[in-house]
Amino acid sequence: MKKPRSKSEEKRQQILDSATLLFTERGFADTSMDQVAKQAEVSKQTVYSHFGGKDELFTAAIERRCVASDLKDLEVSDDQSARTILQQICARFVDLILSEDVVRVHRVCVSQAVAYPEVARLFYKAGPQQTISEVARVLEQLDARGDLVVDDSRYAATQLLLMLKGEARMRIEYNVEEKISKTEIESYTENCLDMFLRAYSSR
Amino acid sequence: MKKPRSKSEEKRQQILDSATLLFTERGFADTSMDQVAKQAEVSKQTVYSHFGGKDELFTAAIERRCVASDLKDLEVSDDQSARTILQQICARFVDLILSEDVVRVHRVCVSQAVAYPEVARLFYKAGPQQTISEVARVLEQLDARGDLVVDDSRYAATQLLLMLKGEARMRIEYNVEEKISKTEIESYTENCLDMFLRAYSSR
DNA sequence: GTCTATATACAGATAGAC
DNA sequence: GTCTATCTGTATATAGAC
Repeated sequence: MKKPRSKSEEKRQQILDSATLLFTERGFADTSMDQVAKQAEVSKQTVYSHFGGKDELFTAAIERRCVASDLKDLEVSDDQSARTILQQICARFVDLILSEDVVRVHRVCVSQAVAYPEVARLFYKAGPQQTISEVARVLEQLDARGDLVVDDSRYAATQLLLMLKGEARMRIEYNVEEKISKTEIESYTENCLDMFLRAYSSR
Repeated sequence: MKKPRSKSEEKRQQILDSATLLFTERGFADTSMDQVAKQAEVSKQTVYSHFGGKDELFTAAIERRCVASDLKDLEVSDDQSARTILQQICARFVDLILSEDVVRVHRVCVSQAVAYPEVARLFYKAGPQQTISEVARVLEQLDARGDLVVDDSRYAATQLLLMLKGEARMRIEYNVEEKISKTEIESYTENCLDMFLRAYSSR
């Protein structure tokens, strides 16, 4: 079982890849074991011998996507202004949450939150919660540097990140046809950061 | 078909009530027509004769819940400060979005956003979009009154409302066991409003 | 381990009596 | 209109050959 570069391990990966794709694209109930087997170019029995059943396959497939986002190890370099640093964070975060991929994982986790609480919780901890902690740490450093006045860094981070979702993210989540344009998104993002800096630049 | 206070109309309502309950509680796929019929104390055939099939029943059941929230017709009375007015709005909004009921409808709409875009869009327009417009109108009045300086009222309303969701709402959505306490929620809400007022009180 | 073929259950939807 | 009984497809899961 321990990384046998065998055919078996290869098929296991194929199955996992296919399952992740299908579950996130079509949802849990609308994905059948037959479809997974076909997509992985493997027989159904092989799927069952690798994973015990649909439940375990689903858990394994989604857990892989519950890894910490690329918004990690944020550095606060001394030669950059608070605005510049936060601008970069905002841009990266907005990119992240507007990606179809991330929305799909979010969607399937939320929709199965009652049936598979472990999966949804995993996503929450690896995603939103982790990101809030990271940004909070940055805000603390900017506070220590005297650029900002932040009493509760966790509150402030939560506020900034949630704001940034904007109507754009909601429309993707609800699959609304009329999407927000790229320039509009940039305008809103900038507006959020301005607003945030006004609120926390001093007292 | 027009409001026949008949047995038929009564059963129709029972079916609709049962469907709404089951679809929002267990999701679309995990709700069967048999369950709906049983819950409504009606035969399955009756369900099919009233609504054509599962699709139509789902649409009808969820559309009923896509009505404008109680956050409507917000009044700006002259003898109340901007803070007081917004405090009331914030409290009502937080109550709304933290209710299990609202989260359940949100969840099923998001999870079926690809299969039933009309339903998800309906929820979006009646819920989030409507609320943003309402709050934006209030902010414009407060701007006109000179209490706030708001350039883009829609942006500002979106920011305020999204912020208020906080970790509390996320934890309900993802069904995370460790919920945020009531006092913590109030503390965060107050913090949001303070922050919002600092950002928009003047330039 | 991997395949084809099959068992079993239950879903959505319909037929026909009353 | 409403019911009981049924059709038909397809899902998860398993049996048994190679």
